[in-house]
Amino acid sequence: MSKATGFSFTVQQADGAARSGVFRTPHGDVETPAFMAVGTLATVKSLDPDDLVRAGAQMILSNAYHLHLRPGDELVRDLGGLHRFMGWNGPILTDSGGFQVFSLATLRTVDEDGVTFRSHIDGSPRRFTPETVMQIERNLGADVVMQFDHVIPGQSDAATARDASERSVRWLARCLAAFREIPPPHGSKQSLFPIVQGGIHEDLRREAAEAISTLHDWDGYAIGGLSVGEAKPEMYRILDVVHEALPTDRPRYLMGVGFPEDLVEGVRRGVDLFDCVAPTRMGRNGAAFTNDGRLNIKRAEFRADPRPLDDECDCVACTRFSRGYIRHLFVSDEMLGMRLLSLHNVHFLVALMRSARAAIAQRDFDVWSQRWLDRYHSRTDSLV
RNA sequence: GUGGCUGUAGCUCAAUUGGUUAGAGCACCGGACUGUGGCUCCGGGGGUUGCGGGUUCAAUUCCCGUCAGUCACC
Repeated sequence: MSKATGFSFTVQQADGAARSGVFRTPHGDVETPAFMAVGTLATVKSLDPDDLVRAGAQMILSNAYHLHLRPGDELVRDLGGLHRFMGWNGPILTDSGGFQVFSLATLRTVDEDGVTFRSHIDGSPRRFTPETVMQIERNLGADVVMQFDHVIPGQSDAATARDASERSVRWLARCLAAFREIPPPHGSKQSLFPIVQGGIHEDLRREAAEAISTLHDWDGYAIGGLSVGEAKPEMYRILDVVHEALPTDRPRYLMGVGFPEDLVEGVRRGVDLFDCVAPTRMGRNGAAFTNDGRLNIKRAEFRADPRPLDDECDCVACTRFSRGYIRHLFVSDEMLGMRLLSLHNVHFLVALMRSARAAIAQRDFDVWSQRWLDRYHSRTDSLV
């Protein structure tokens, strides 16, 4: 990989399909596999940058669609770019708005040239094309910028999936051209990542991976269109296929995933990077990840529980507060409750990936992951 | 003390001229949430209709008594 780009990836150890490595970016290195916390609106909800550092977060995510609508990508550019704007000096990745094509499906129309959204804030029409999205992401100034893609529901049939996947490849070519044409602000270096689509259809996934790989020698490859309604076995099956179809010497980023068990299953299938709103959204809604499964802190059984959320966790929430106290915060609708669970959950997923790296380094990933999954699921099963 | 009004789920209130198994919101108890709306959604437990009589095929509804709350006037 050319040093001039500012990006590189080195596989340090492989254990089956799982591997550990280092993803280098202009704003620092990321030890992989890694979990990236999501800060859609230039903030990982309820957490400040120091919290993220303490949680061990290496890289975070933000969103072009949302920041374009508010406060506006040009404002972010004028205030020094996303890193300075939100006070995070580590690596940042921006999603393109492609996911909003799926999540805000009732507010948009898709055509070959692009997508017209009705702003979820004020209803005004907002036009997104590969070219406008590249301009937005240049203005935001993240290290990694995602292509504009067409995301569809996970259970879509082959014809629908092919249509969206092939359009995403055409949009990728336009993104690449526009990305090359638009100079980055502040002399920063950015890398454009492509996204493999194709739904749950193996042939479409292979075709997409092939088309993308021949278009350019990318610094990394994203896998999109998963965890959007399809069953978990379908997602794992597609990961196996995509794993075979992508270059092994570049980071693979599984978008929007996920829950702890999905991270472990993903690493097993060669994924290096993950992102998900789960730790913070679950945290705001009262759920905590633990090594013994998910725990809903609002449950009455925790009312007088003096134990930490997870007695093996060394985050602030676990070293300092009881389940009973955190439950009280939730029942009383106190914001500290959401903050503590968000803190814990991000810490938990980051630590989980650290454990995975260690297991891979020991070439013990298979045993480690199976044992971890068994324990994680045992409590959940016993509750049913 | 006299007169009026009101007593229905933990709370605030519904329930056609007396008519199936007395409902809703909130609260409470569970669950869901995967490239973010803190939102939202889905289930569940809850009632001797203040109490005691009476009329009626049938009473939350009508009658009598009683208790409690509330307002007005002595």
